[in-house]
Amino acid sequence: MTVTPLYKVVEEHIRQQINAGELAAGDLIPSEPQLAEALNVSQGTVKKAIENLTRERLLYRHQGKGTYVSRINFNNSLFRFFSYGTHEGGGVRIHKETPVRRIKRGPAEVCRRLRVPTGSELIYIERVGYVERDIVLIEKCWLDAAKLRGLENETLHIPDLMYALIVEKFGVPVVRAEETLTAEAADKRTAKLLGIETNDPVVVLMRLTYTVQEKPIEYRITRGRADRFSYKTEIR
Amino acid sequence: MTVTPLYKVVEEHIRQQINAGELAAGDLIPSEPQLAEALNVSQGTVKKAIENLTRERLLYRHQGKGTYVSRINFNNSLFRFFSYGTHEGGGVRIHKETPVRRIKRGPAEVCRRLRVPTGSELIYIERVGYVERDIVLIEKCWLDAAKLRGLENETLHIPDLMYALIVEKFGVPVVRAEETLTAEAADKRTAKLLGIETNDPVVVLMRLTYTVQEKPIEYRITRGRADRFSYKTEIR
DNA sequence: TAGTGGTCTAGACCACTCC
DNA sequence: GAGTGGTCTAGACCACTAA
Repeated sequence: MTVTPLYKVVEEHIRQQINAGELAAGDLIPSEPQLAEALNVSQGTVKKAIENLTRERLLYRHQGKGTYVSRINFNNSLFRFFSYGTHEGGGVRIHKETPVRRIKRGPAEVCRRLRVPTGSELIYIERVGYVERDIVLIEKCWLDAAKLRGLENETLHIPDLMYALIVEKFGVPVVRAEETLTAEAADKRTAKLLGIETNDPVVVLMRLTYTVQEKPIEYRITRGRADRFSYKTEIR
Repeated sequence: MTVTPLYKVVEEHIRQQINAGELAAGDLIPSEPQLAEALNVSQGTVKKAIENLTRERLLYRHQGKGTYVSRINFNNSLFRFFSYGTHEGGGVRIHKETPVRRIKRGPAEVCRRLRVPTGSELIYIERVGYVERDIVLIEKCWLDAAKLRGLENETLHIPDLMYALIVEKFGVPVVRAEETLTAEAADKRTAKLLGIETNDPVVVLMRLTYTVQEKPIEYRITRGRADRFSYKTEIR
């Protein structure tokens, strides 16, 4: 491919505006004719670019209204697959509480992942997740204190979906996240919290959350009862 | 949506030809102009339909050659994420051996999943997966004996990717598969085979493989060492 | 009613493959 | 050179939304 197709140029244009923060989640982007004129391409080319970004779920469209920048959708989290009893894959609401919250120096590994200097002070939060009355998961979150100063404050209520708070209260856009799933044997403390035996299997979910310009703002490790987890996919 | 868009009609047309077996994996489908004329729509509409199916990976295209029906791609299996040491997510070749192979009545649960009468005779296979010299997983496969009679024969070599054999030797097209991932504690026998301790965590992968017309042909349970497994995704 | 996206068409030109 | 898919354009008509 010696020459870049025009629709990719248009895609990049939109992508960069989002990544730079000029277009934020929920914003209305210019209409097809406007973009076509601004970038000096035909409307069909703009349509194709937007269609591609829509399939990537970076944008979404409403006929008669316009095209908007997507809010990140944590429904796609592997998280969702902590389910209850016989349910297969998600749909169950997990209620969360936040018993631990403080400023703490991050371990080297965490600082590295968050791309802050080793030994930096971070916000450390522990949360517990319930399905009805049962504890099904516990999570340890490390957050960039430079961007989220104040989140450590005990009087600030953290909703089940912490990202709502990060976006609305702190004005830090949450753009994407990476998740890695593994399993391990529960250590003593984890087992006790989850109400299982030491060495019973737990599912471990590591998440790195990014704001604009590829800056990580949160590193989180969730451990959940393996017997409450199942993840389903299709292969084609 | 009171009326179905034409491109969806075209999609359905192609989809049905594949599902009915008239178009098989690897086949060249008619060209855009041919389909356009046959279905009495414009070439652009055919293009859009094929583009959609291509994104679903049901078809793939080669400029200058044509459009082909995809072969199922087990590279998308969660399987791939049994990795070795520090590697993150796949790329490692797993070599398999087949120590157990016989005809056996299926348990009720298995027969139900394969949609055959309870107590039917099935082909039962046990396989062991190695990365280099280490055993990382073991799997139990139940196959529909009506379609795959002969696979139980000890003299027939089963390659690492069993589906190649099923398609080429038995002429049974493999269309898609569903996988469900969980974790559990290893029982005594599993632990011994995997070289871990009893109750160490294992990752469990259940797979249901389908041929044409939504007929399941294989039910498989793979158990692997949890410390050799990690699965990564992105959320947007 | 004006503006938006959704569908559909027709046709031009290009790049790749095969003979 | 003939046939394939890939890109790009221009324009028609429709359905939905908001004022």
